Amino acid sequence: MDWQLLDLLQRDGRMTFAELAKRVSLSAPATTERVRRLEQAGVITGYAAVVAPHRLGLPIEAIVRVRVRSLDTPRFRERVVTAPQVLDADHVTGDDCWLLRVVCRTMAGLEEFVELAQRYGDTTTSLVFSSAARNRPVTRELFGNP
Amino acid sequence: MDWQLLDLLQRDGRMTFAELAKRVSLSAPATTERVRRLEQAGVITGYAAVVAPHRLGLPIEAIVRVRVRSLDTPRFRERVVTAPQVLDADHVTGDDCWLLRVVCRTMAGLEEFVELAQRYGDTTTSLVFSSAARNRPVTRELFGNP
DNA sequence: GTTGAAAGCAGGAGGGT
DNA sequence: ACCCTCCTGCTTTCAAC
Repeated sequence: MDWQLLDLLQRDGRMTFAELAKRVSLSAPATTERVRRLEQAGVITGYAAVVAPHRLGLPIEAIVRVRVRSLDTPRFRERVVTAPQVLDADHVTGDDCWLLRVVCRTMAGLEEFVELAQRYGDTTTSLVFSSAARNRPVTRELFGNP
Repeated sequence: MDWQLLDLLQRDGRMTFAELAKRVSLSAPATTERVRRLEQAGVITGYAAVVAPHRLGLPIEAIVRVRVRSLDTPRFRERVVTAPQVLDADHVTGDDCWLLRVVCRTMAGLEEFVELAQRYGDTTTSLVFSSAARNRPVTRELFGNP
């Protein structure tokens, strides 16, 4: 039941509680209550409009892997991770300590960003051709397998 | 003005148009009209609830890079990219043709997934320690630099 | 772009299982 | 604990301007 709500809200975050209630065959107050519980439990952390950067004049998307020298990590977080180009920043295991997803208006802009990142470690940059999936909803199916 | 709306909606996708109107000092119908335009122009592609996988019993998040053999790409898209574990899938330039963000319930589950991906090419897997940024809003600031 | 009226929605109180 | 029905105040939407 909660999975159904999560699925609907991940696909359309602006669906009204009345509509949501219809879809799950519950009354509106009961539905509202369940969603509030999911929010307070930290399962739902927020709602967001999904934007297409390329429609906003940001045609370039890239993944920049950075092997940050550990002493430089605090400054890297301050000066690189917080740059507006950075949409996602993950600290990961392995040789490339950080993975950044960035968007840029021009190649020159990307170059400038990569040069900034280079100050804190070696980088490897991959341009994104296309995204076959983006922010796919988390579903109950994930519990079929181990 | 549209940037202001985009910013507000990316941070709180469920904000009412009435509230939105107050924030941008416009009437509600004018605000609704502007948002509809942004939607139809493809700038806003949807709205989504943001969910925390680790609160749903999916404590493991990983980035799997896959160097897919080109002849296997169609099958890779069908059988790997569409797996429910895959939240993001990007086709990129460089040696690692694909970057997948996956979530799993257990290490065994991740292992199983990586073995599936291995059938289509060599993989490199990084576990995510933490995410310093996730789906950060696209802002007007991006147009200060080139 | 604005206003104003009608329909629909959200959030609370109270009661039933 | 969970759900339902009613009621009041907002929100949305459509019209006219």
